[in-house]
Amino acid sequence: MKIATWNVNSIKVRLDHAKNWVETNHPDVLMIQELKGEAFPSETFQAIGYNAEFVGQKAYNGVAVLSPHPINVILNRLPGDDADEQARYLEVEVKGLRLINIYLPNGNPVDSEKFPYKLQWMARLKDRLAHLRREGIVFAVGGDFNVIPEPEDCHDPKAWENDALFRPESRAAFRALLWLGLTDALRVVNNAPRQYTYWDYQAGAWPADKGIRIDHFLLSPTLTDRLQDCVIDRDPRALDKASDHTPLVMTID
DNA sequence: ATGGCGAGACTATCTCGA
Repeated sequence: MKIATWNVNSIKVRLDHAKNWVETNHPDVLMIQELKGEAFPSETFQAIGYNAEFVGQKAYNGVAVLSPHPINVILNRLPGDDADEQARYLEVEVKGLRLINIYLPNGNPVDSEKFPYKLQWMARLKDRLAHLRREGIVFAVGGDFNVIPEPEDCHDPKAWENDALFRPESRAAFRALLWLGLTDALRVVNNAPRQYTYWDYQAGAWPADKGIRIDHFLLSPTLTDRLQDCVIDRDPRALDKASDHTPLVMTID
């Protein structure tokens, strides 16, 4: 079973890229983040044999799940704050497997209300995942975590040291997810440096390979045992009008 | 050494992202 995650930075602008990637790679599931609109072009994916579920909002955020298999929606918002209207969470079941697609808040600037919102969101995520662990549910959570877990996940840790993506509080909250018994899938199979999933549009970051690793899959224990492979597909980042993120792809037996 | 982007929205400069 091939499962992928990709922050497309506007599904409207990246529709051809996403459709072509699905047709080329035939994932069993694609988790998409940053739709940036209320609507989702389900017909385009229906035409190539994929079902779609999504949560959208005007201009910002938005997450979708695509699959050629039936998609059973379990939750379309992260529990723990009824006042939170941001479209960042979609929990589904596909082929009996629980899959959670997240677009975790960026959190910058750190002296604004956005940083505590990020940390509260991460605490709510931890509560939800702890609940799933207690229930014995086998799951993967994937998406744009907006967290650089370790210095080696970043081309220049010094340049990022006061950024919400790399602040000690953000990294500690990420480790708290791991302490639920979850595993960072990419690092099971690949400990090499420079395994980035995002490169800024500015300053020639892509040609210079000045990236960061912020898109992740975290797996519950029995799913980790079933992990066959996990790779970053850099090809879409090189396209014209590319997203600033590129897909992360894992294979489960 | 420095500056360097892109998308969406109350179409013209804003906010937001990372």
